[in-house]
Amino acid sequence: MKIVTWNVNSVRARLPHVEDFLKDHQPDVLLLQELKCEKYAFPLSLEEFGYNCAVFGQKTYNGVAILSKYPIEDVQMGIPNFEDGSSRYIEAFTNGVRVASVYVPNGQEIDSAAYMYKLNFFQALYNHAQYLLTLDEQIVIGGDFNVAPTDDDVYNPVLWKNQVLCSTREREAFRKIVYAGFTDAIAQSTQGPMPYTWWNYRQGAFAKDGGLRIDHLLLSPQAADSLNTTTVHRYMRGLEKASDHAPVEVTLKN
DNA sequence: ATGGTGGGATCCCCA
Repeated sequence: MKIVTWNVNSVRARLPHVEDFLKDHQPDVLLLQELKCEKYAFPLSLEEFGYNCAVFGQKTYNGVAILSKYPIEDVQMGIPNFEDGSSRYIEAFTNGVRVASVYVPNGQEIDSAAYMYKLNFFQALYNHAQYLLTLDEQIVIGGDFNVAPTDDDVYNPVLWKNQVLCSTREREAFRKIVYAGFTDAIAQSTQGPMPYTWWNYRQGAFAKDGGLRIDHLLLSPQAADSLNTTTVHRYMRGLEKASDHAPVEVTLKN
């Protein structure tokens, strides 16, 4: 089973790339973030590619979706017990796996209100992740976590030291979910240098491979037992009119 | 310290 997470930075602006990706790679499940549109504006032409779509959108900002070749059941929008005016979390059960698409707040600047919101969001995600583990299911939480877990996930750790995406409290918040029992699929299956998943639009960051690994796929123990391969589709970042994030893939044996 | 690139909105915000 092939599951991919991708921050598309506007699903309408990226529609040709999303369609090409579905055609070329045939994922069973595609987890999208940053739709930047309401549900009514979501391009349901994607259903013509053979995908069921569960959409949690909003105007202009955020927005997450789950696309699956299989029936989508038990849809949950928003993190339970967390008041959030933004559409940043959707979860559902499909083809024997519970999947979630999450768009963690960016945080803007250390100690800003946005940063506190990010930490609160992480706490809520951690609480829910602990609940999910009690289900004893194959679970894959994929998304843009807006955290580079270690300096190995950053092209220039000195430049990024204590900057948002790399600060200690964010890294602790991410690591807490891992220590609760989720496996970072890319880290687990990578020997040697870590692949980056996001490259800033500015200053030709992609051309000089100035990236960070901030998009992740977290696996419950039952999913981790089935971990087969992972891939970062970095060529997508090099296309004309690319998202600033590359699609990140995991395949499970079954 | 400034401003740089892109998307979507609106006369600027967020990343």
